[in-house]
Amino acid sequence: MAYEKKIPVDLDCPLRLTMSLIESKWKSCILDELRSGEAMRPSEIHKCLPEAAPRVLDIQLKEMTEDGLVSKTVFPELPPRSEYKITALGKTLLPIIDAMLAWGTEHYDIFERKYGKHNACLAPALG
Amino acid sequence: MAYEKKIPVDLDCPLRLTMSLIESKWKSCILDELRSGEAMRPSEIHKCLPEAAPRVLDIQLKEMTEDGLVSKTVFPELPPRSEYKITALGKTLLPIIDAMLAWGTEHYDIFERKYGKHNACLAPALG
DNA sequence: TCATATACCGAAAATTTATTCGGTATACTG
DNA sequence: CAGTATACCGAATAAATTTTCGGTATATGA
Repeated sequence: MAYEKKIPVDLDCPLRLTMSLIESKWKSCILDELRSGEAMRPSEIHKCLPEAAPRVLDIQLKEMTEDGLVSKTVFPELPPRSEYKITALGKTLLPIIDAMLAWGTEHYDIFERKYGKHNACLAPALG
Repeated sequence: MAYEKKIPVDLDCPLRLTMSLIESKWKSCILDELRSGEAMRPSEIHKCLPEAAPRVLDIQLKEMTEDGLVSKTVFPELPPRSEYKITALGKTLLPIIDAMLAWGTEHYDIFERKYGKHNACLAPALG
């Protein structure tokens, strides 16, 4: 199956549950984009995350809708229009997203130095 | 390559950076196991996470060591002995692990009801 | 001697996830 | 009429991750 997970979320333990809801490549970024509570159309989200293939956003938005993290409104118009909004449940994840964003910002340079492109040839030599 | 990532971490944005350090299936659990600061041997870690294949723990501990989240001590003994400890850097991730653990605990029943095995046949019918 | 335990590694298989491509439908514009 | 834009879907491919299996080496104990 290319468009649907076999096991929706991981119920093995609470930590894995939370991780499984947001660990797919773009889900945390989508939550970050929707954080204000404003509704966004798929094409808008894609403009904010241009590196993500539209199909992936489709799939991940669908999963997040099923998981209750975002809500979807489809307008019966043509050409089609739909909107996604973060839900109350989704908002409860924002402190975690915030913490990860802050952590990444604070420690970015460590990893940039270690793995960044312009240091790629030096890193192994320097250990 | 079955034992090494092509791109060690994701430097696209701080949020993705943090996620990429912990999103592999068992990394967050490993950090949780090592949280006390006590050193643990690989076999001990495996006993605490029996569902993880030892080979995966190998690989993920190696990556986490390279990323600086844990440190490794190898004792020149036979049979071989080694120990892993969470580093100062790794400890700075614990508030995030804590938050995810707390979130998962708080919202576990929602997802258990929605996706849990004993409800698997009811879920689709009830929408 | 033979099985056990330890930590680790390589290769292959299985699984999951991401990406690309082509197609649906329809209103609007030139 | 032809082209554009919208949202979405299915299928095929690519890529990444996880799992399984077998092997290294050596001390210990039966």
